[in-house]
Amino acid sequence: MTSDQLSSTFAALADPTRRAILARLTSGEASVTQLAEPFEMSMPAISKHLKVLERTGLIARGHEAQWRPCRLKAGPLKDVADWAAQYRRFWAESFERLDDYLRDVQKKGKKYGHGKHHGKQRARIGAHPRV
Amino acid sequence: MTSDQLSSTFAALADPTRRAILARLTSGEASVTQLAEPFEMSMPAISKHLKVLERTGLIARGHEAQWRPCRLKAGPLKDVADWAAQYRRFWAESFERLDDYLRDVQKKGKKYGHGKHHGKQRARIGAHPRV
DNA sequence: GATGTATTTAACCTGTGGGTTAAGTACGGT
DNA sequence: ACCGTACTTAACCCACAGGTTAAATACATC
Repeated sequence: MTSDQLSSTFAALADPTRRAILARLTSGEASVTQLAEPFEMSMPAISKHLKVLERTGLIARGHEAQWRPCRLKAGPLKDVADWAAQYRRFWAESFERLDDYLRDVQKKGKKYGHGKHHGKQRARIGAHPRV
Repeated sequence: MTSDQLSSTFAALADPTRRAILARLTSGEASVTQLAEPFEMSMPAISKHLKVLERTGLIARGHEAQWRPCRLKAGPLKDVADWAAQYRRFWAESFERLDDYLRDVQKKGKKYGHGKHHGKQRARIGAHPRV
Protein backbone atom coordinates (compact mmCIF):
# COMPACT_ATOMS: atom_id res chain seq x y z
CA MET A 1 0.00 0.00 0.00
CA THR A 2 1.86 3.06 -1.25
CA SER A 3 1.15 6.55 -0.01
CA ASP A 4 -0.20 7.39 -3.45
CA GLN A 5 -2.81 4.67 -3.34
CA LEU A 6 -4.01 5.95 0.00
CA SER A 7 -4.13 9.49 -1.41
CA SER A 8 -6.30 8.47 -4.34
CA THR A 9 -8.57 6.43 -2.10
CA PHE A 10 -9.13 9.40 0.19
CA ALA A 11 -9.64 11.64 -2.83
CA ALA A 12 -12.23 9.24 -4.23
CA LEU A 13 -14.06 9.13 -0.89
CA ALA A 14 -14.10 12.91 -0.56
CA ASP A 15 -17.07 13.10 -2.92
CA PRO A 16 -20.50 12.42 -1.38
CA THR A 17 -21.92 11.17 -4.68
CA ARG A 18 -19.23 8.52 -4.84
CA ARG A 19 -19.76 7.51 -1.21
CA ALA A 20 -23.48 7.21 -1.93
CA ILE A 21 -22.72 4.96 -4.87
CA LEU A 22 -20.59 2.73 -2.67
CA ALA A 23 -23.37 2.60 -0.11
CA ARG A 24 -25.83 1.64 -2.80
CA LEU A 25 -23.57 -1.16 -3.96
CA THR A 26 -23.62 -2.81 -0.55
CA SER A 27 -27.06 -4.10 -1.50
CA GLY A 28 -25.73 -5.73 -4.62
CA GLU A 29 -24.56 -5.26 -8.16
CA ALA A 30 -26.19 -2.44 -10.10
CA SER A 31 -26.20 -1.03 -13.61
CA VAL A 32 -25.02 2.51 -14.34
CA THR A 33 -28.56 3.73 -14.96
CA GLN A 34 -29.71 2.28 -11.66
CA LEU A 35 -26.83 3.95 -9.86
CA ALA A 36 -27.56 7.26 -11.55
CA GLU A 37 -31.26 7.24 -10.71
CA PRO A 38 -31.09 8.86 -7.21
CA PHE A 39 -29.01 11.80 -8.42
CA GLU A 40 -29.93 14.95 -10.27
CA MET A 41 -26.96 14.63 -12.49
CA SER A 42 -26.29 13.68 -16.10
CA MET A 43 -25.17 10.18 -17.04
CA PRO A 44 -21.71 11.27 -18.14
CA ALA A 45 -21.16 12.73 -14.67
CA ILE A 46 -22.01 9.39 -13.08
CA SER A 47 -19.86 7.65 -15.65
CA LYS A 48 -16.91 9.77 -14.56
CA HIS A 49 -17.54 9.03 -10.89
CA LEU A 50 -17.59 5.33 -11.67
CA LYS A 51 -14.34 5.63 -13.55
CA VAL A 52 -12.74 7.25 -10.51
CA LEU A 53 -14.05 4.49 -8.25
CA GLU A 54 -12.81 1.87 -10.66
CA ARG A 55 -9.33 3.37 -10.98
CA THR A 56 -9.13 3.45 -7.19
CA GLY A 57 -10.13 -0.19 -7.02
CA LEU A 58 -13.29 0.52 -5.05
CA ILE A 59 -15.54 -1.06 -7.64
CA ALA A 60 -15.19 -3.60 -10.42
CA ARG A 61 -17.24 -3.64 -13.58
CA GLY A 62 -18.82 -6.40 -15.59
CA HIS A 63 -19.80 -6.63 -19.22
CA GLU A 64 -23.20 -8.12 -19.94
CA ALA A 65 -24.75 -7.08 -23.24
CA GLN A 66 -25.05 -3.29 -23.13
CA TRP A 67 -24.85 -3.16 -19.36
CA ARG A 68 -21.71 -2.53 -17.30
CA PRO A 69 -22.80 -3.80 -13.90
CA CYS A 70 -20.78 -2.46 -10.97
CA ARG A 71 -19.95 -4.30 -7.79
CA LEU A 72 -18.27 -3.14 -4.63
CA LYS A 73 -14.61 -3.93 -4.02
CA ALA A 74 -13.95 -2.91 -0.45
CA GLY A 75 -10.24 -3.71 -0.35
CA PRO A 76 -9.03 -0.10 -0.30
CA LEU A 77 -11.47 0.65 2.51
CA LYS A 78 -9.54 -1.73 4.70
CA ASP A 79 -6.43 0.35 4.05
CA VAL A 80 -8.35 3.44 5.10
CA ALA A 81 -9.58 1.73 8.24
CA ASP A 82 -6.09 0.50 9.07
CA TRP A 83 -4.61 3.93 8.51
CA ALA A 84 -7.18 5.62 10.73
CA ALA A 85 -6.79 2.97 13.40
CA GLN A 86 -3.23 4.16 13.95
CA TYR A 87 -4.70 7.26 15.55
CA ARG A 88 -7.13 5.36 17.69
CA ARG A 89 -5.37 6.19 20.94
CA PHE A 90 -5.50 9.89 20.07
CA TRP A 91 -9.25 10.08 19.94
CA ALA A 92 -9.79 7.92 22.99
CA GLU A 93 -10.94 10.17 25.83
CA SER A 94 -8.55 8.58 28.30
CA PHE A 95 -5.64 9.54 26.12
CA GLU A 96 -6.70 13.14 25.90
CA ARG A 97 -6.01 13.52 29.59
CA LEU A 98 -2.72 11.67 29.33
CA ASP A 99 -1.74 13.92 26.46
CA ASP A 100 -2.49 17.05 28.43
CA TYR A 101 -0.36 15.71 31.25
CA LEU A 102 2.53 14.93 28.93
CA ARG A 103 2.26 18.33 27.32
CA ASP A 104 2.60 19.98 30.68
CA VAL A 105 5.65 17.90 31.50
CA GLN A 106 7.19 18.81 28.16
CA LYS A 107 6.63 22.47 28.87
CA LYS A 108 9.26 22.36 31.60
CA GLY A 109 11.93 21.32 29.09
CA LYS A 110 13.30 23.40 26.23
CA LYS A 111 10.75 24.31 23.58
CA TYR A 112 10.77 24.85 19.80
CA GLY A 113 14.40 26.00 19.88
CA HIS A 114 15.38 29.60 19.39
CA GLY A 115 17.56 30.42 16.41
CA LYS A 116 19.32 27.81 14.32
CA HIS A 117 19.85 24.85 16.62
CA HIS A 118 16.62 23.29 17.70
CA GLY A 119 17.11 19.77 18.98
CA LYS A 120 15.23 17.02 17.22
CA GLN A 121 12.18 16.10 19.22
CA ARG A 122 11.72 12.57 20.43
CA ALA A 123 8.67 10.44 19.94
CA ARG A 124 7.00 10.16 23.28
CA ILE A 125 4.61 7.30 22.85
CA GLY A 126 4.65 4.28 20.61
CA ALA A 127 5.93 4.16 17.04
CA HIS A 128 5.39 6.63 14.25
CA PRO A 129 2.29 6.16 12.15
CA ARG A 130 2.57 5.43 8.48
CA VAL A 131 1.72 8.35 6.28
CA MET B 1 -21.53 14.13 11.70
CA THR B 2 -22.85 15.61 8.48
CA SER B 3 -21.91 14.26 5.08
CA ASP B 4 -20.08 17.51 4.40
CA GLN B 5 -17.83 17.14 7.40
CA LEU B 6 -16.88 13.68 6.24
CA SER B 7 -16.22 15.03 2.76
CA SER B 8 -13.84 17.71 4.00
CA THR B 9 -12.08 15.26 6.28
CA PHE B 10 -11.47 12.88 3.39
CA ALA B 11 -10.37 15.80 1.22
CA ALA B 12 -7.92 16.92 3.89
CA LEU B 13 -6.50 13.42 4.21
CA ALA B 14 -6.08 13.03 0.46
CA ASP B 15 -2.87 15.06 0.59
CA PRO B 16 0.27 13.14 1.66
CA THR B 17 1.90 16.28 3.06
CA ARG B 18 -1.03 16.77 5.39
CA ARG B 19 -1.01 13.13 6.45
CA ALA B 20 2.71 13.42 7.17
CA ILE B 21 2.02 16.46 9.31
CA LEU B 22 -0.58 14.55 11.30
CA ALA B 23 1.87 11.68 11.74
CA ARG B 24 4.50 14.10 12.96
CA LEU B 25 2.09 15.55 15.49
CA THR B 26 1.58 12.18 17.14
CA SER B 27 4.94 12.76 18.79
CA GLY B 28 3.77 16.02 20.29
CA GLU B 29 3.08 19.67 19.69
CA ALA B 30 5.22 21.37 17.05
CA SER B 31 5.77 24.84 15.65
CA VAL B 32 5.07 25.64 12.01
CA THR B 33 8.77 25.84 11.17
CA GLN B 34 9.37 22.45 12.74
CA LEU B 35 6.51 20.99 10.77
CA ALA B 36 7.79 22.54 7.56
CA GLU B 37 11.35 21.29 7.99
CA PRO B 38 10.95 17.81 6.37
CA PHE B 39 9.37 19.22 3.21
CA GLU B 40 10.86 20.91 0.18
CA MET B 41 8.13 23.45 0.16
CA SER B 42 7.73 27.11 1.03
CA MET B 43 6.37 28.22 4.37
CA PRO B 44 3.17 29.67 2.91
CA ALA B 45 2.41 26.28 1.40
CA ILE B 46 2.72 24.66 4.82
CA SER B 47 0.68 27.46 6.30
CA LYS B 48 -2.12 26.67 3.88
CA HIS B 49 -1.98 22.97 4.69
CA LEU B 50 -2.26 23.79 8.37
CA LYS B 51 -5.23 26.02 7.71
CA VAL B 52 -6.96 23.13 5.93
CA LEU B 53 -6.22 20.78 8.81
CA GLU B 54 -7.47 23.36 11.29
CA ARG B 55 -10.70 24.02 9.40
CA THR B 56 -11.30 20.28 9.30
CA GLY B 57 -10.72 20.05 13.03
CA LEU B 58 -7.75 17.74 12.67
CA ILE B 59 -5.41 20.09 14.50
CA ALA B 60 -5.72 22.93 16.99
CA ARG B 61 -3.35 25.84 17.23
CA GLY B 62 -1.88 27.72 20.16
CA HIS B 63 -0.53 31.22 20.46
CA GLU B 64 2.73 31.55 22.35
CA ALA B 65 4.76 34.64 21.50
CA GLN B 66 5.49 34.44 17.76
CA TRP B 67 4.87 30.70 17.66
CA ARG B 68 1.61 29.01 16.63
CA PRO B 69 2.14 25.54 18.06
CA CYS B 70 -0.02 22.83 16.50
CA ARG B 71 -1.39 19.79 18.22
CA LEU B 72 -3.27 16.83 16.89
CA LYS B 73 -7.06 16.62 17.25
CA ALA B 74 -7.99 13.13 16.15
CA GLY B 75 -11.75 13.45 16.56
CA PRO B 76 -12.56 13.48 12.83
CA LEU B 77 -10.39 10.42 12.35
CA LYS B 78 -12.78 8.48 14.50
CA ASP B 79 -15.55 9.45 12.09
CA VAL B 80 -13.42 8.16 9.25
CA ALA B 81 -12.75 4.92 11.07
CA ASP B 82 -16.43 4.49 11.91
CA TRP B 83 -17.44 5.19 8.34
CA ALA B 84 -14.97 2.68 6.94
CA ALA B 85 -15.94 0.09 9.54
CA GLN B 86 -19.40 -0.08 7.95
CA TYR B 87 -17.78 -1.86 5.03
CA ARG B 88 -15.81 -4.25 7.17
CA ARG B 89 -17.83 -7.29 6.13
CA PHE B 90 -17.20 -6.48 2.49
CA TRP B 91 -13.47 -6.74 2.70
CA ALA B 92 -13.48 -9.87 4.85
CA GLU B 93 -12.43 -12.79 2.69
CA SER B 94 -15.23 -14.99 3.97
CA PHE B 95 -17.75 -12.49 2.72
CA GLU B 96 -16.27 -12.41 -0.75
CA ARG B 97 -17.27 -16.02 -1.23
CA LEU B 98 -20.68 -15.43 0.30
CA ASP B 99 -21.14 -12.50 -2.03
CA ASP B 100 -20.30 -14.59 -5.07
CA TYR B 101 -22.85 -17.14 -3.96
CA LEU B 102 -25.53 -14.53 -3.48
CA ARG B 103 -24.75 -12.99 -6.82
CA ASP B 104 -25.28 -16.34 -8.50
CA VAL B 105 -28.58 -16.80 -6.73
CA GLN B 106 -29.66 -13.32 -7.80
CA LYS B 107 -28.80 -14.10 -11.40
CA LYS B 108 -31.72 -16.50 -11.55
CA GLY B 109 -34.15 -13.67 -10.78
CA LYS B 110 -34.95 -10.70 -12.99
CA LYS B 111 -32.07 -8.37 -13.63
CA TYR B 112 -31.61 -4.62 -14.25
CA GLY B 113 -35.06 -4.34 -15.78
CA HIS B 114 -35.64 -3.76 -19.47
CA GLY B 115 -37.44 -0.61 -20.45
CA LYS B 116 -39.23 1.62 -17.97
CA HIS B 117 -40.29 -0.68 -15.17
CA HIS B 118 -37.35 -2.09 -13.31
CA GLY B 119 -38.28 -3.32 -9.85
CA LYS B 120 -36.59 -1.68 -6.88
CA GLN B 121 -33.85 -3.93 -5.63
CA ARG B 122 -33.92 -5.17 -2.08
CA ALA B 123 -31.10 -4.92 0.40
CA ARG B 124 -29.79 -8.40 0.85
CA ILE B 125 -27.72 -8.15 3.96
CA GLY B 126 -27.85 -5.89 6.97
CA ALA B 127 -28.75 -2.21 6.95
CA HIS B 128 -27.66 0.52 4.54
CA PRO B 129 -24.42 2.29 5.38
CA ARG B 130 -24.40 5.97 6.10
CA VAL B 131 -22.97 8.02 3.27
C1' DG C 1 -31.20 -2.59 -41.35
C1' DA C 2 -33.72 0.80 -38.64
C1' DT C 3 -34.94 1.94 -33.95
C1' DG C 4 -34.37 2.16 -29.04
C1' DT C 5 -31.70 1.56 -24.90
C1' DA C 6 -27.26 1.70 -22.17
C1' DT C 7 -23.17 3.74 -21.74
C1' DT C 8 -18.90 6.14 -23.03
C1' DT C 9 -16.16 9.74 -25.32
C1' DA C 10 -15.19 14.37 -26.72
C1' DA C 11 -15.12 19.16 -26.14
C1' DC C 12 -15.92 22.52 -23.27
C1' DC C 13 -16.61 25.66 -18.89
C1' DT C 14 -15.78 26.91 -14.19
C1' DG C 15 -14.18 26.61 -9.57
C1' DT C 16 -10.84 25.32 -6.56
C1' DG C 17 -6.51 23.10 -4.69
C1' DG C 18 -1.76 23.35 -4.21
C1' DG C 19 2.12 25.70 -5.27
C1' DT C 20 4.96 30.12 -5.97
C1' DT C 21 7.08 34.95 -4.64
C1' DA C 22 6.77 39.25 -2.29
C1' DA C 23 5.09 41.96 1.21
C1' DG C 24 2.99 42.53 5.81
C1' DT C 25 2.43 41.57 10.81
C1' DA C 26 3.87 40.22 15.41
C1' DC C 27 7.04 39.38 18.77
C1' DG C 28 11.89 39.06 21.41
C1' DG C 29 16.56 40.44 22.03
C1' DT C 30 20.18 43.74 22.07
C1' DA D 1 14.73 52.00 18.09
C1' DC D 2 16.28 48.41 15.25
C1' DC D 3 17.08 43.78 13.65
C1' DG D 4 16.07 38.97 13.23
C1' DT D 5 12.83 35.29 13.64
C1' DA D 6 8.10 33.16 13.00
C1' DC D 7 4.36 33.19 10.55
C1' DT D 8 0.39 34.93 7.58
C1' DT D 9 -1.70 37.42 3.75
C1' DA D 10 -2.07 38.81 -0.95
C1' DA D 11 -1.68 38.19 -5.72
C1' DC D 12 -0.82 35.21 -8.96
C1' DC D 13 -0.27 30.67 -11.91
C1' DC D 14 -1.44 26.20 -13.44
C1' DA D 15 -3.44 21.72 -13.25
C1' DC D 16 -7.24 19.18 -12.45
C1' DA D 17 -11.93 17.90 -10.58
C1' DG D 18 -16.65 17.96 -11.47
C1' DG D 19 -20.17 19.33 -14.11
C1' DT D 20 -22.47 20.27 -18.82
C1' DT D 21 -24.22 19.08 -23.88
C1' DA D 22 -23.66 16.67 -28.11
C1' DA D 23 -21.98 12.92 -30.62
C1' DA D 24 -20.28 8.14 -30.85
C1' DT D 25 -20.35 3.24 -29.71
C1' DA D 26 -22.39 -1.25 -28.54
C1' DC D 27 -25.94 -4.32 -28.19
C1' DA D 28 -31.02 -6.30 -28.62
C1' DT D 29 -35.22 -6.25 -30.96
C1' DC D 30 -38.55 -5.70 -34.52
